[in-house]
Amino acid sequence: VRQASYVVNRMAQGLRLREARQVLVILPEISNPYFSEVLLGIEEVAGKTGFGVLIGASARDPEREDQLAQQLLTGVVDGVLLMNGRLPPRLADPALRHRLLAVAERIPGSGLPTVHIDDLAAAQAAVSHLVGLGHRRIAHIAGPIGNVVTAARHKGYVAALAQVGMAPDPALTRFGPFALDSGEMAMAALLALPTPPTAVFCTSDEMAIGAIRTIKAAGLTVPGDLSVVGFDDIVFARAYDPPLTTVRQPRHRIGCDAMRLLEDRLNGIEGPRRGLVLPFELIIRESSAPPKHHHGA
Amino acid sequence: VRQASYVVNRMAQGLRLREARQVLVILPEISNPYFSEVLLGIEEVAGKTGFGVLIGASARDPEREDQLAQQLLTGVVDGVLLMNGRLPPRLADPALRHRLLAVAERIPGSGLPTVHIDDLAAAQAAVSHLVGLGHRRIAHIAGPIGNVVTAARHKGYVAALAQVGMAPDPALTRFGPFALDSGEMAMAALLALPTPPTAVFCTSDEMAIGAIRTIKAAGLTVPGDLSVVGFDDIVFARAYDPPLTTVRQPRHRIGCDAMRLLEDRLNGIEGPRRGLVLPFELIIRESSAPPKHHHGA
DNA sequence: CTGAAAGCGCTAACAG
DNA sequence: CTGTTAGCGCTTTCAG
Repeated sequence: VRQASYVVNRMAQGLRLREARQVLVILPEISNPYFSEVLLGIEEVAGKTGFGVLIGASARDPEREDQLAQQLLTGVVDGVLLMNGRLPPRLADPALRHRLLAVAERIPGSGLPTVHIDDLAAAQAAVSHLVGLGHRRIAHIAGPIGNVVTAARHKGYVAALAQVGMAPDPALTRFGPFALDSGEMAMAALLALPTPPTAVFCTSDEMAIGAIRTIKAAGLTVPGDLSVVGFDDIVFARAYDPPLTTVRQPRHRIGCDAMRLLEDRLNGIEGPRRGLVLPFELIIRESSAPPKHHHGA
Repeated sequence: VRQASYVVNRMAQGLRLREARQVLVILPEISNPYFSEVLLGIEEVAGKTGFGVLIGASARDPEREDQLAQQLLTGVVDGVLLMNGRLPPRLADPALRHRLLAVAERIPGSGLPTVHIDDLAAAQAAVSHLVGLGHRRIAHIAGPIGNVVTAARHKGYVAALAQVGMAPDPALTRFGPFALDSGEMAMAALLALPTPPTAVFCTSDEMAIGAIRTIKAAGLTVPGDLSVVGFDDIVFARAYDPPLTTVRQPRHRIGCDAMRLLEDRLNGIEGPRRGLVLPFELIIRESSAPPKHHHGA
């Protein structure tokens, strides 16, 4: 009977089976290459198990976020991957817990498992690299205040300084959005300081590129006058001039593992309570070098 | 009766209404900032009218592509936005025509309306800019052979040369994928020529950045020794060293208009038969300048 | 204008 | 082991 070109109606199937075989990914900004590569990993494993991936981009706006969250309640999606660091209020119901997973950014107070790297350790490794090179006046171009990732990386920055008995100078940390212009502006402020830093640790490659731009515009060189370290290892990091020393995140794997974990949870498999911590990697390129007037390590 | 926290079950609603209020976007690669920004526009408009956006990334692979196309047949999505330049065989049915729209890349032979820029004119404008600067030996780092966009931009390149009575030298056009390394390799080959070009028109900013990298690695400067022009105006174009002269595509608007047009089609409104041609803009920055030994314009 | 009922296409349970 | 049937939650039609 069912030969020719029969295809099941997934709407009816979903109604009957009470599952949509779709997941929603809520992300703060898709134009950032970081997120899109995680998304690629998600999509890849989802495809293999017949899951569809819905995206909820433009989601810095809480109203839009709530509208997206609604999708889980209406049954169009079976689960939600949260990459925006916030748990929409209507998803707070404990009965929904097993349908949710935080990705890249932990959601404090939610108790949700998270797939991510150890941001503190990663930042500490990056700053220790600078310290090892002989730098002592190291600035930190940080993310937006209130953000969990920003906080973790800042702690790592402080920890690396503490390891050599230094206290952080508050004037050397600048908070702001994870964007290129934000890096440019922060660097300008740092350069205007009475005693500018000899090295800068930036919390994203985009910011690092912005910082380098400002440094070059001021007639200084990288790493000659200032060393710069980024974070993420986006495609353009190795292609920039100079190629960026940065922390590589296993973006693709974060996506794959997150989707796998969510599927498990949907199937009733609890999995690790706190989620997964994946390894990062410090990629040393040419934007970091010993300081100009190196008074010994 | 329906007070408290009642939410309609969209699965049942969809079954009854015979519509999913979801669209699928098939894209070749999401990590490319170009596509992600178009996607953002799509998502934005879709959100306003209550449509969900499913993504089909990893779709250079025809098998995966067909699997994705299946989604339309099974009724999970009402329409498909095709950004990969191909019409999956199972969607060739004329009855499905009004559920499809090509975006950015025309699909030859499909007769599908397309939302895009005039690639030929844009490439011609870019190359004419180089010609106007006094360049005569201009290379073209092109996209992959067989691609419609590649062909259109190549025609634009040829047309710009023809305007000053020049025939293109086949050795000066290098075809390859729209990627950074592809730009690097193509440039290396161009530099190895007996008479290297004095300017290069690249079919994407990523390729242009790759090309500049190779030029710098060879000890030459941009635009001192060679001028480079890109295409797309991604975020990093203005931040590169030197800032890239490039063709800006209205990516966000392409996404918005495409989604709007698709919704119209789903509602039975035919709309423009050939689709929409949106304006591009030549952004002149610092990677292009007159040739070193300028023997008059 | 309000209320009951049919049926969208499927799967799972049950009867033959 | 094959064939029939109930019902998933909604909307729409039709009767009251």
